[in-house]
Amino acid sequence: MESEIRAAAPCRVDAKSFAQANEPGAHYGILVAMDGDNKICNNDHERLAALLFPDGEDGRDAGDFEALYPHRGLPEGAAVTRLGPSPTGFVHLGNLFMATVNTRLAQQSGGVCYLRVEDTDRKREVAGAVEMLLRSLAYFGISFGEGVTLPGGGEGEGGEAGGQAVEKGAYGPYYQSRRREVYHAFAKKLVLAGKAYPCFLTEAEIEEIRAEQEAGKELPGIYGPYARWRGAAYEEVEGRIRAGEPWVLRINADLCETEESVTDGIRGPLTLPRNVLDTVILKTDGLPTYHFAHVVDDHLMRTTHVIRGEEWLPSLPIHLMLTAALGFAAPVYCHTALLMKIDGQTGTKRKLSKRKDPELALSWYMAEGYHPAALTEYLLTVINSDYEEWRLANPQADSGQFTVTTGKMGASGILFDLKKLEDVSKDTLLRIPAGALADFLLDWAQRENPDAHRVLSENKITLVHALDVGRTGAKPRKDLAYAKQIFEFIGYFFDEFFAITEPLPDNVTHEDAALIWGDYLKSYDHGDDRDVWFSKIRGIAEARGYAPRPKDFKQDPDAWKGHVGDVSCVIRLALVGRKDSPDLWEIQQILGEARVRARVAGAAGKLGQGSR
RNA sequence: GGCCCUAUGGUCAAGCGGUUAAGACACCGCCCUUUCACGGCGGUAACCCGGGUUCGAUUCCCGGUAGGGUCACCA
Repeated sequence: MESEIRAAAPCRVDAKSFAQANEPGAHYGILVAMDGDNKICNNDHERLAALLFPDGEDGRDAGDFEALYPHRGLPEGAAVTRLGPSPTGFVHLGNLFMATVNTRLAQQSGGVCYLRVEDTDRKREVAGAVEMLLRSLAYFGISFGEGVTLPGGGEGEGGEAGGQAVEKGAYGPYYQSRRREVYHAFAKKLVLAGKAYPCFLTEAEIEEIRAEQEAGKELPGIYGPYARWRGAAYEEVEGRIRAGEPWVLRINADLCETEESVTDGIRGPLTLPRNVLDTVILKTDGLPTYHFAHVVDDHLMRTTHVIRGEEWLPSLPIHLMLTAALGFAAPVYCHTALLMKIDGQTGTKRKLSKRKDPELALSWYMAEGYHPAALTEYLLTVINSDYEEWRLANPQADSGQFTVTTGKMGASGILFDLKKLEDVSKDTLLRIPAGALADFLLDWAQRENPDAHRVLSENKITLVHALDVGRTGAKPRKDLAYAKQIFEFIGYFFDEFFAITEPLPDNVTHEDAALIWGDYLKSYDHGDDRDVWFSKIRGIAEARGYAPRPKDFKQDPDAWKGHVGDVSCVIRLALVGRKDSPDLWEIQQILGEARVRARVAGAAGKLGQGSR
């Protein structure tokens, strides 16, 4: 596929259109607009531009900024991507998904992925949100070589606890709120070209227009006849501005060209509807809307691939229109499928994506204690359809060695599957040595469960052994999925968390249980190997009327009270407090002789204590 | 409602004009087995509908339907 990222050519400004657009005299003597009776010559455009954007201290224009941000000297095929979060404080799976795709594609191709904070909406801004996002992503091993980053390079996991984000790179500022004059320079260019105009429509007026349109079943919005400030007389505009009236800058859609089709890096050829709306590009506060900021920034920061969610598809025509109006070459657009979930309360069983679904928040996974590598692993399986195949062929490889491609990305919505995540997680944790897993668990406990952290850190050796029970060998157990679950799973290794929570088997009386524990204590030798140890249990079973082998019991059920499994169960209950557990012998070796004896001796007293 | 995107088992998905329509997760059996896991074997389950094009459509085209997205001075 030609739009495949690895083969794509780097972003380049079309030299000809750039030169034309920047030629000072280019617009002289041309009749630019012919909107009904309004005929405005470019002399008015210049007066208007000067009125709207009086030169600031340095008076830099679009050409100056083009020169300020030179083309990156990257090799052919290197992708420049970016993540453009708005700092609203909620970090979700979708952010991780986007960050993973963007950083992978850049790194693999020898390019760069930078982080640009899209904070043009002052109302929604949340203090500390940028740092929170950066720290969350860092937790999952994602950092940015350029843009807004955590101090200290951002590479190391965890990151500095309270460090304020800093900017790094030659294409800044990387906060859109600090790029006001950049946007104004390019907005001015559009005004000079007669393609953008100030609009004084009030909220009430717009509402009125909308009502009228709805009544007439017309397309809502500011366009054509409803765009009342298109081509307004200069004097009228000047008067309003001198009077301090608020205004926004709109693109004049009727005077702009746009593409009818485009090739998406993921979806292939797309047919585009023509944009007819005079979309706002500068708000009353002088800051740009997303549409304008995106087009200007991704051009100036020399972005080659704009990878974003499918929700942006409807605004692509506007972006392409602005791109063409500014004389830029468009980057390759890649619109990914959206992550979805099944809505619990309302429309059950239907897909939908939400911003506030708790299990979509990254913090939820951190609290549950999913290992970063597990989440990455899962994400990769949904990002690229050939990932699982690769994993099968490379069971031990680091997921970082896999090459992400846009061609293998799906175009339809992805329903998040927690079960699948757990399965993937179990396999992923198998690749992590017990020591490292113990450290991970300790980190988690420190954040989420102080009691557990105290006990675990005091018994770290036991912890490491506990995590490794049955994990070695050809057919390792896959019990461990996430920290919260792991802690519950191995809690019995620690006296503080040990309790007998299940009852005796139905066919074993309390008297028999006491006898079995007594026998066990008498015969127990901590030095016995597994076979000797178990043959002793068979002996106890037989002596107390339980078949030493299950098949003996099956052959003649009436001759026995039960079989050796029941006896094991009674012993297991004493040692781990429940009927199910990994290999008891191994557990005993970790517990140590003293603890084994103590638990068996105290079992009778604890029985039923923790049960329902 | 307009516009756009999407459409293979419950979920993620291979497939790219001719296949007994892969695989993974989940689910159900059986085997292994002192329990639970692991592992092995087997099973249930899918091409949204209708027209075309073609010798032949899951695959290409058109229409419908369904789901999703989007219609702001939010991104």
